[in-house]
Amino acid sequence: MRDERFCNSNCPFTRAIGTIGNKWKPIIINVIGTRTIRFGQLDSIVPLISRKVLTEQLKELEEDGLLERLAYRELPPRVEYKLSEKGLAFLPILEYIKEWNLKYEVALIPKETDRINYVR
Amino acid sequence: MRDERFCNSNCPFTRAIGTIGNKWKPIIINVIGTRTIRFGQLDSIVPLISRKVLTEQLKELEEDGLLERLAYRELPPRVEYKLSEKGLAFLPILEYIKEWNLKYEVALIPKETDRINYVR
DNA sequence: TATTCTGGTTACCATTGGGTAACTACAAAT
DNA sequence: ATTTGTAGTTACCCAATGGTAACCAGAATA
Repeated sequence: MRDERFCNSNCPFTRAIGTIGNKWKPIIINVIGTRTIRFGQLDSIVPLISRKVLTEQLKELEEDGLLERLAYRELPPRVEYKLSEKGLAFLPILEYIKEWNLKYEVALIPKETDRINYVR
Repeated sequence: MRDERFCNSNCPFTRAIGTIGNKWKPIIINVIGTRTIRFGQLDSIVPLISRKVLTEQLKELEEDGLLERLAYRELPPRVEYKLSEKGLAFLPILEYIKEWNLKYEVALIPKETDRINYVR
C-alpha cells in the first residue's frame, strides 16, 4: 500500500510519492474535499473501492497526518472524517492535476459499458 | 499498471489518476525533467526499479502522450527519451508536491540502512 | 423474535505486480 | 574467436494487492 522504501528515502519528493502516490488516496482526498464525511458515505461515493481497502487507505491517511478521524461512541457507531490542514493544503494540487488533464488529455471515447459514473 | 476502469471514467480527475497515479510515473517524470535521457541512464538513476518495469512505464507514458521516444537505428541501439509538452506541463505540479511535502511532512528519522540515496 | 443499521475486522482466495535470469541483434574491440 | 555494449523481450516465479463473505456490538424497529 504505502511503499516503505519510498517513505524512507532522503529525497522529499520520493517520500511524498511514497505517501500519496497510489491510485486511491488522491481520489479519496478529492472526494472528501472540504466537507466532513462518514465512512458509509465514502464507501458509496468512491467508485469501485472495497470496504477493506477503504479502511486501510483511511488509516494510512490518518497516520500520515492528512486526515482527522472522529469516532462517536454511539450505537450504531458513527465515524466522521475530514481533512487536516495538511490534507486541505493538498487540494489545490489536485485542482492543478484536473486542469492539466483537461488541457492535454487526448480525446478518448470509452465504451458506455466501461464507464464509471463518478460525480463528486 | 494503468487502471483501465479509471482511465475510462467520465470524471477527468479520475482519468488523470488512472494515467499518472502510481508510484513510478511521477518519479520517472521528475527524473527526466527537462533533459533528454537514455534508457540506461534512467535505469541507473531511478532507484530500485527493474528494467522490465521501467520499460512498461516508459511505454505507457509514451502512449499517454507525456513522453517522446527517439530510437536511433544504430548498433548497439540507442534510445532517447524526453518529455513532451504535456509532460513538461506536469513538472510544476511535481514542484508543488515537493513544496507541500517539505512544509507539512512530519519529521521522521529513518534507519540508515533503510535509506535510498536518490539525487536527481 | 428477527432484522436493520454502522464501521469496522478477519479469514480466505484470486489476481496482479514486479523481480530475476536468459535471450536477442550486430558491430566494434580484444 | 570471444567479449562487450544497448535496449529491450520473454518465461518463470514469488510476494503483495485487493476482493468477497462472514462476523461483531447493541439499540431500535417491525
